[in-house]
Parts: sequence; structure tokens; C-alpha cells
Amino acid sequence: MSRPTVNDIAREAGVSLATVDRVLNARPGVRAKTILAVNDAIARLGYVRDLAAANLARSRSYRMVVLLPDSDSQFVHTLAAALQEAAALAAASRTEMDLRRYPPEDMHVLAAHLAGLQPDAVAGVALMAPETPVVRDAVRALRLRGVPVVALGSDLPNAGRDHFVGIDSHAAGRTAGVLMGRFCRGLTGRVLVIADSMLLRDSIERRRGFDEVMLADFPALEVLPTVETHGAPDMLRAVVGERIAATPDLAGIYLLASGHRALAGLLRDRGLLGRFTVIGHELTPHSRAALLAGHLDAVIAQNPGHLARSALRVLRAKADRAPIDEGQEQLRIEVVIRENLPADPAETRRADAA
Amino acid sequence: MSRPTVNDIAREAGVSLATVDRVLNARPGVRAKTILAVNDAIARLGYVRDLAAANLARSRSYRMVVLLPDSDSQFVHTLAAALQEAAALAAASRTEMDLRRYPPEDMHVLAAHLAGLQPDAVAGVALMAPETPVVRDAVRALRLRGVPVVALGSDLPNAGRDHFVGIDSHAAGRTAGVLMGRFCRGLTGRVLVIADSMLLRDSIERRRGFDEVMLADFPALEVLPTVETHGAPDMLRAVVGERIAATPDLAGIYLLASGHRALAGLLRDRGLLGRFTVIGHELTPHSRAALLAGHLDAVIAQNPGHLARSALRVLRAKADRAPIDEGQEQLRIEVVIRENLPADPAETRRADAA
DNA sequence: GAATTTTTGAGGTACGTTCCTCATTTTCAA
DNA sequence: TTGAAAATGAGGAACGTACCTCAAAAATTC
Repeated sequence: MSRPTVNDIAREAGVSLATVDRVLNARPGVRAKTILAVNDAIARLGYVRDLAAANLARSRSYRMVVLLPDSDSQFVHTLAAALQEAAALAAASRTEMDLRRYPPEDMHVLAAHLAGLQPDAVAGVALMAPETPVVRDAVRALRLRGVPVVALGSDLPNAGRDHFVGIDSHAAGRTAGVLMGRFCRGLTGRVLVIADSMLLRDSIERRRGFDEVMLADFPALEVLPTVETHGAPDMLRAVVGERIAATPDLAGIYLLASGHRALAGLLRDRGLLGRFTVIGHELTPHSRAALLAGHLDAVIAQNPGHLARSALRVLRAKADRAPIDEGQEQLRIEVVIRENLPADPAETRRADAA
Repeated sequence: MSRPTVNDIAREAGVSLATVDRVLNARPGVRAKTILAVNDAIARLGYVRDLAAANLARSRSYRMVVLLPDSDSQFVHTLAAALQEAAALAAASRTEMDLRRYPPEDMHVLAAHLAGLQPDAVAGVALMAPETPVVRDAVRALRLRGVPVVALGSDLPNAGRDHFVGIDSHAAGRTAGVLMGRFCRGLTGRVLVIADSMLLRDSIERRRGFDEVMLADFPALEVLPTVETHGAPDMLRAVVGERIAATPDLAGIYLLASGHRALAGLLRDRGLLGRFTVIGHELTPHSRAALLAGHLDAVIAQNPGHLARSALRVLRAKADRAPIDEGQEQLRIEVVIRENLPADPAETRRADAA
């Protein structure tokens, strides 16, 4: 009738509750034959462990440490907010989050942070960091001490992280390339690429994907060398301004990372708004505003809420040694234009309050 | 130190456990003043109800009925599979799903189905159906009997559903319009629109959004009247074939609903593959194949897995009278092109098995 | 076949909440 | 001031699982 319980399994398998428990929780002291009998009964009855009861009985709680760079990037801010929100929800299932920031320029501080984590006090770690040797070693050491590690937003493939939550930067760059090429259909000209720094793996991969597509499919467009702004708006205005002036046949601008506001300001001042196809990454208040105003044609994004929830869910699964629902944790490479811009979460909250 | 429990609240508020329980579960028989005192204590302690324990104690299980049209549409198939998968996961939290099909041509059968549901045996209903008067009345009656109803994929705004899980068809149509217009940059010509039936609300709204954008922003493109195929591939080949022949300056084709395979076949036979910009809706095995082959330029989609999980989560929240996390339940209008095509879930499973 | 080890059984407590009963106290209106 | 009604307290059982102990049974070794 109703769902079978451990007691039903015991009866069905003709063993005691204690034995069923030993099998279910992989405790020692059970003959292989008995294990099989129990598993048989489980399969016959279609037993599914009641997670609610199990977690309650364990009375275990999970402290997840999340490490983000302490940069003033809007994406990081948005992600931090999404993480807080996800953590508030996760609190109902005994998961708490400890969100920490580290100075983005010094990976030794991050490594020291990781080295200082006590395995018995931390159920898992999610971090967003570039894969430098220092970080790689720190992550490896942490995993050796038994702490699951999830790479957040930016992958750490060679650090042996347990999971990566985020999108494939190379495919994201390709997507940007296709949109740029198609939005510029019929045009012959050049495309300017702007990055914070080409030392970051994400930017490199985006650029690589972008170039691949442009070269193969849109030969009428020539992609210029990357202009680096180091996150400084002034630098962007100066360098990009000079480049625009020097490129009469400019068809498009590809913004690899941040700088939406500075670029919009520059174009506005020069009366160039809407003259080029502009494509960028990540949905932030600035890029959202630019999309709405029509200064920006498309954004390639990942959903920060999804990113945050996935990170916590995956860490929880890893901590429980439970399987992961790949379908649910697969982040999508979103293409956002003005028409499919999702409602602003801040707006929604304001409307709710009213 | 550790998380506060109901007992801590009782102590903090200076009342008994029974009173705390009455307040927490909105049971009658507590003075307003006392309620305030308890809520104060809750806020002071930062109490968060332990869902695991609460659900266990309730030992309530939730039977959700999901009703889908028994059409051979690939989207419905995909959604059904996603629902089964979501239900398997939800089983761990005492939620089971009863997926039923109804003949798509007869809303009276659906209405009878709804009328036959026992409120005490069903915790909630999700249904995908056009908003005919019969359906509207059946939904209203069901809600009056206390069963939460969620509209799935296609909204039922005038039936008073508790929630809509899906995307805004009008905005989806606008998105399709912008892509069509931009992908056809520089061209002057006509756009063919193909629908199963223009009696379906979704198709009407998509078309309306599409037209708005085309008219306002892309005057060089003229949108032709909708061709209806009634879901029949033969009909599509015949009618669309004739229309294509009659339209020498055809620039694009907008597929409002199904028919990806038939259209690809038709274009292939005539040697017209890749000649027009083709934009469609929903990611299915057929549209996926067409994207990969390059016969289809973009698809406007909603994530069926997300749709399924949202539906079950929202029903559960409604059944518990719990608040809904809007951010999480907000479906995105996805733009899918070849470069950001998510991994095929079937492929992933096969790879896992290997 | 005795001694030892391994496996199994029986029974209990705990987790944090829900929901019940019954007794007692407080409040309010007549 | 009294009587009825409303509010509160005290206590306990239950949900399904985890985890503990101790005793009994079975299997293994010499």
C-alpha cells in the first residue's frame, strides 16, 4: 500500500532490522549471501530510502565553504547574492554556507584559506579561482584530506576537482561568434575584442571559440587582436576609443568580460550608440541596462541562481556520497537579448513587497 | 550553538511547546499577542524549521496528478520523460506522480478526469491543456474542491490556476522575431509562418509577438499569413511546398510548433536546405538533429527538465501552503543554436552506462 | 569437537517535528 | 461575580531511519 520501510525489507528478506541497517549503510559484518538477500528484497519491494528520515536520524549538518574573489566585478556580486539566497533555502535541509572572499591578486591567501580548513568541520568547498599552480596544489591537498571540492564558474580540470559547475567557455565563445557573424550578415569589416586580461583561462577559451567560428564561417569579418583593460574603466575608454577611431570599418565589438558601462559611456559620448553589433558576457545590472537601452545586442550568460543552487546541491550530494542528477546540474549557455530578458529579481522583490 | 528547535522557541518566548506548534502551523486558539511573542522569539533565534523532520512527522505523502495530451508531439514525449525523471527524484521526499494522458481532441474527457479526482487522494494537479470553456470550468471546480492546480507549458489565466509553469509565449514569439530579423539583415523578402493550428493560444501569442517585432523593427521583411498543417506531415509538405514555390523572394521560415522533420525533408527534396533562415520552437530530437545538420538556425525553447521539476516543486509548495521561490521557478526563454546545444540527455546516459 | 571468530537478532534511544488528548488557567461577557 | 468560552500547558505517541549495545546463533579454524 504505502511506501515500504526498512521493516518491510527485514520481513521480506527474512532477516532482522539490524542486518538490513548494516547492509543499507554498508557497515561491516554481513555475509555476502545475506547482503544479496537484502538487496533482493529491496529491489522486489522497490524500496526508496526516505531521505527526510535518514537525515533527521543522522542529525548531521553540512557546512559548505564557498570562496569567491573579492573583486568588484558585478558578476561576482550577483553570484554572491544568488548564493546567499540559495543558502537561505538550503538551511531548511541542514545545509549552511560560509561565504568568504579572497584578494583576487593573491592566490597564496586563497591557498592558505584552503589549507586551514578542518575536514571534520567542513562538508565541502566550492571555489571560483583561476587555475594557477598554487591553487591547483591547494585543491589537491584539500581533496586528499577528504573534502569534496567543486569548481564554480571557472573550471579547474587539472586540480582534480570533484565537479565543475558552470558553462564551457569555449562553447560560449563559439556561440558569441555565431551571433556576431549572423547579426553582421552582409557586412565586411572588423571586429574589436575587449578583455580584462588575457591571462584568465575563461577569456582565453572564449576568444578561442569566437575566433574558430569567425574564421570558419564568417570570412568577411576580421577579428582584431584583443585589447586588455585590466578592469579599469579609464583604460577601456582610452584604449578602445583610440582603436575605434583607427578602425573606420568596425562592424562589431565583442566584450569578453566586464566593461559594459564604460563601453556604453564611450559610445554615447562619441555618438556611436547602435552603430556596431555589440556582444558581451554575463547578465549583470549594467549589461541588463545596456540590453534594454539597445546598446548591447546580445549577452551570453549563465544563470547565477542556477549556478548557486547547483553548487550547493552538488556539494551536498558529494558529502553524502549520493549520485548527482546530471540533467539538473547541467548549466545552459544562455543567449539573452532584449526580448527574452528575464524579470529582474530585484524588481520582482520590490513588487512583492508592495 | 547548534540550530534552535521548537523547544528553544518555547523557552525563549516563555510559552509551551504546544503553543509554539499552534503558531507555527497556523492552528486556531492563540491570542494575537501570543502569536507575536512567538514570532518574536523565532526571529530572535533565527529559527528555521527543519523540513526533514517536519515532513517525517507529517508522514503525509503527496500524490500529484499530471495530465498531458496524448498527442504524438515530440515535445510532449520529451516532457513526459522529464516528468518521470523528476518524479523518481521527488520520490525521496514523499512525492509521487501519476502521469495520465487524455485524447487531445476531446476536452470533455479531460474535464471528466478532473471531476473524478478525490480531493483527499490528490495533493495537486498539473495539466497541459488549451483553455477552452470546458477546461476552464473543470479547473475552477477542482480548485473549489481544494486541489491546487498548476498550468504546465500553456497558461490558463482565466481558469484561476494557482500557478503557471512555463514561458511567456508572446515574449517567445518576439524573441523569434528578433532573431529572424537579425539573421536576415540586409535582405528584403517574405517570411513564411507555419503552425499546427491557429486555435491554440500558444501559437496565437507567438505569432502576435513575432509580428509585432517584424512590423516595428524589420520593415524589409513581410510576414505571410499562417499556413496550418494540423500536425500532418503530408499536409505540411503539400501546402508549404506550394507556398515556397509561389514565393520567389522567401527569406525565412518560422515554424510555430511542430513539423521540423517534415520541413527538413521537403527542403532537402527540393535542394533548398540552407537557403532560408529557419527558426522554430522547442528542443526535440528532430529539432536537435536539424540544428546539428544546419537546416535550422535557431530554436526558442524551454527546458523540459526544468519545467517538470518546477511543476512538481510548485505543486508541493502549494500543497504545503509554503511560499514559492520565484527565482527558481522562473522558466527562461532559451535561444538554442548549434553552438550552445546542450548535451543530449540520452547520449549522456549511454556514455554513463559504458 | 572445542575454541574462536564472524554473523545475526533483539531491543532500545535519538533526531525534530506534528498532532492528539485532557487538564488547567485566563479572558470576557452577561 | 459568575459562567461560559477561549487560550494555554503538560505530556505522549508517531513518522522512518541511524546507531548503539549485548546476547545468541552460526560459521570457521585448529
